[in-house]
Amino acid sequence: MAADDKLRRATIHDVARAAGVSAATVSKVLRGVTSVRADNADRVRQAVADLDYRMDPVASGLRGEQRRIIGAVLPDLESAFFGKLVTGLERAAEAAGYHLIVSASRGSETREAALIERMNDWRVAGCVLVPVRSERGAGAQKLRDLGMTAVLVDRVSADERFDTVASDNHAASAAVADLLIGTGHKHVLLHGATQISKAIRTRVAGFEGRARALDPDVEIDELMSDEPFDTQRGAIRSYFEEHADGARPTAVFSLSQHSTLLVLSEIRRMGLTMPEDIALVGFDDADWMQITWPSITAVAQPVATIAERAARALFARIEGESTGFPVQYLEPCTMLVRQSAGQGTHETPRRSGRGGQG
Amino acid sequence: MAADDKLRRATIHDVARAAGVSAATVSKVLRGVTSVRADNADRVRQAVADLDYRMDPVASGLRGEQRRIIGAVLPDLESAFFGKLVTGLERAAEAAGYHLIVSASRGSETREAALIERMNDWRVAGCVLVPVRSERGAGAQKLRDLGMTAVLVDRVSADERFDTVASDNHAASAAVADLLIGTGHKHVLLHGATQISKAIRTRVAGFEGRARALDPDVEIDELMSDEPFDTQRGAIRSYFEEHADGARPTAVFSLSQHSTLLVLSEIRRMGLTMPEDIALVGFDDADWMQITWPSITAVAQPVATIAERAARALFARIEGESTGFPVQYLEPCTMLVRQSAGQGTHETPRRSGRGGQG
DNA sequence: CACGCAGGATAAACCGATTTACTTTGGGAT
DNA sequence: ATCCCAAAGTAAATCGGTTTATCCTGCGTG
Repeated sequence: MAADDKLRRATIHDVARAAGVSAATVSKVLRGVTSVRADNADRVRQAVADLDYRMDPVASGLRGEQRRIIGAVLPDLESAFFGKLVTGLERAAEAAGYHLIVSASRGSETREAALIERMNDWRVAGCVLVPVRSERGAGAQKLRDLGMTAVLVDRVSADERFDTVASDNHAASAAVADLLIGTGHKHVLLHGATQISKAIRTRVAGFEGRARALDPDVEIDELMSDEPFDTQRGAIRSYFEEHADGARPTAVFSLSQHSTLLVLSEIRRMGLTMPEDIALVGFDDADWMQITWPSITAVAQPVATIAERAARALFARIEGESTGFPVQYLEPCTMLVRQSAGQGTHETPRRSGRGGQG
Repeated sequence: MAADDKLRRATIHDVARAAGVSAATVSKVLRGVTSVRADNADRVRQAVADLDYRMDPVASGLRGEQRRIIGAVLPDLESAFFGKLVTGLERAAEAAGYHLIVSASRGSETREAALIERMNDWRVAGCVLVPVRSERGAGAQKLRDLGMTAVLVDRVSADERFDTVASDNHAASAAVADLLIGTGHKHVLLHGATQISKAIRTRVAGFEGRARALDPDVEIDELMSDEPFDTQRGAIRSYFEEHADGARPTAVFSLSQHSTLLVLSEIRRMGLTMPEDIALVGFDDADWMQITWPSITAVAQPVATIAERAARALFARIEGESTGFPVQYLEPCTMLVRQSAGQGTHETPRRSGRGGQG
């Protein structure tokens, strides 16, 4: 059987011959077209089973304009967030009978655009793009130029051409403000350790807006950079030296996982206790955050939902079911209130965000 | 241009017409076959540029037996290890002019086998498999049955059919023994929190072998399970209750990232200080480990090297450059000696392992 | 009974490349 | 001048499906 397989795989014509029908009829049966007599359909299915026939997806797609493939281009595959995103997309694609091709732009817009072109070479039916920076980047532009069907994910706000899906960064950050300002904090440090993308800017705006609304006198410092780790450590240290004792913020809102990591480390090093001396809330949850001592309050992004929504939106466009103006999907985040924020010792999920379109 | 593109892409025949040659000649030029007159080659290249021609990889591969695609099937895409592995594979594939198709088996051997079959449907030139458990699983078996070209990665020992690439778990664990036993520890706990794969077993064996060789009287406890987090927490806690004070181990070797996370958390909760009360060394490094306080000594696996080696081995088999018996590649790990092991406060990388083939 | 029509089936064209088998061309040797 | 061979080029076959245009075959109808 293995040898047989090596020798030559059964083709649709072999099946046709075995079933005593034409290849066209086999093709119909395989794709579930109804205009086939029941007995013929049965014989075809029997032949398929007998010959161990499997369709060649490459040959299958050749003729049509679009193929049962969707593409995904994202900044990297090494973070849990994107890993889960890809997993979700793959699951959805598979369920819809599509294959998924993934590529990482590795932070380069040039590469991003090149990858989009490659996806187009494959005649993908549609493409999911997580831009390096925003919807105004080279990749999205290439998608527009090539007239491709696509959905933009995560580092985007609304787009006039494509559906977009992202966490509701604004609402979630406002909820963080509710939590911190609501428990009496009057001086908060916002810390960002990654490339300043659209998502990060939205988080800052969301927090500041709500915080000032709740307490006009609140003091908010910002410490942002995308320098190497060690430089940032130094920056944090000197910030706290300049803001010693009375001038020290009583809470930190770290805007990304890396940021949370750095801030936590420096808090430890300074010997401050959490949450008594200083509270910490991080954007983007990670495994290790529920296991540190004290555990870290964090905003969890609904990755699975985002993946599912993106896939659904993409397929709707592909199938032509949705044809109207682009939709901006904002998925509500969950706040995992743990110990570092000085509220309850149990993990308490809280929903935040307005959901829906925009 | 975009409209044009939408309407119909240029085919090889369009190029041929524009250049005043036949499609066969264009094909030759495109694939770098030399038997083409220089002036014709130039006219072809000019036409390609003029028409914005891009080859269709699908049509291109249809005729030949194997296509310029390689497949990768791995347990998941959500861990940094596999993420980096995929990144490395993609880079290598791209450099060799191949496309990469990735799929996650999500811990299921049935699914693993099904995915291998799908890869075969695509007529991939070769496939990289990270088995759910070991080289004796359903996926590897399917690879053999279908007579595919493949390389097995990470959770494998030597195979009689395929090249294998993995960290040198044995040597690295022996090095951990050197470190711990060498600094006088006489009672060590081995903790494993993940599915007991071949890799985990090798780590245990490597550590125990060396430890007993160095000190025949050493006391080694094992605490392994793949139960949910909370159950494991409980297990750790009761272990330490049973081994209080004098009976308490002075060091822990955690066999995976999850394990390190759990053990660290429980050590904190018990109020033990590291490394004075108890030392900790973990297998598999993570970002957050250099940022906890104290930072955690860990064995770092050479993911990039593993990816590169796997790709190289696979392409060598594909091109028929390597035809001999399967090779087992064991890549040496690095030990990142940080604070949790009670040695030096600086990060000191140490090479461990014998490298090379087996 | 001839006609029309719909449901099924199929032969053949097609998709866009690669590869094969054959033809043409040019140049050197005889 | 003739012959031969290698280099260069091409028409056509091929890959394995899908789609189209056509062709039956009955069955209901006027």
